[in-house]
Amino acid sequence: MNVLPKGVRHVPSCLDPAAQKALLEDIRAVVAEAPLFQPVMPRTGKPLSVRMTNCGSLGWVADRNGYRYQPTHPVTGKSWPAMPERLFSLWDEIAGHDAPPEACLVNFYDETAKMGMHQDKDEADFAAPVVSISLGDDCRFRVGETTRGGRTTSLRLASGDVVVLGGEGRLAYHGVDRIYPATSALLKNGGRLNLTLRRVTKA
DNA sequence: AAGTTTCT
DNA sequence: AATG
Repeated sequence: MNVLPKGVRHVPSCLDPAAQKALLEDIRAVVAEAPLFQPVMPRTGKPLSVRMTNCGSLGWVADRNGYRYQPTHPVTGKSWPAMPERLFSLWDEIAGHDAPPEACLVNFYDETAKMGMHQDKDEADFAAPVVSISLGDDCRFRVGETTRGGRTTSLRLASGDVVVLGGEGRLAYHGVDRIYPATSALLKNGGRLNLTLRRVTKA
């Protein structure tokens, strides 16, 4: 039996199709104002396979200088677009944490994109959970423990699913093994959007 | 290694 | 190092 690590919660079909469409429209507006950019690995400059943008007061970026949160888009230099109201609402319903999210990282996966196993640890406070929302094509999501090399389990995530990494699961290693092309009609040109809500600073 | 490749 |  593949049981999820402690503190890792999968909420299948958390968003119904209407809610997914509404959220997608919000994200389209975000991307129109803050275009997807190509993150690269620190030091090596090797590009990640996902493209990304953010909304909220802070956004996560990756460039030759490292990983960090910053208030502006790395290409346009403008402030990130405001966090859509429905993301604050979703956080209130699901996170079990008083302070509101400060960052929403928007990752776009085309059919070839993957994400290696990693921890979300660039935040100053791990008390708040990480809330992850899937839109579009299915993916295989892998979750491990707080240390590399521990046991991992995988689950298939579909559009509208939400995953929460909180408590003991807050620093669980996780990644995306693969995208299952053409498994959702939500995104007309295919692919998968993942929205990650995080608190960055100490509340 | 938030990568890429490889194989018990 | 996992073994997706």
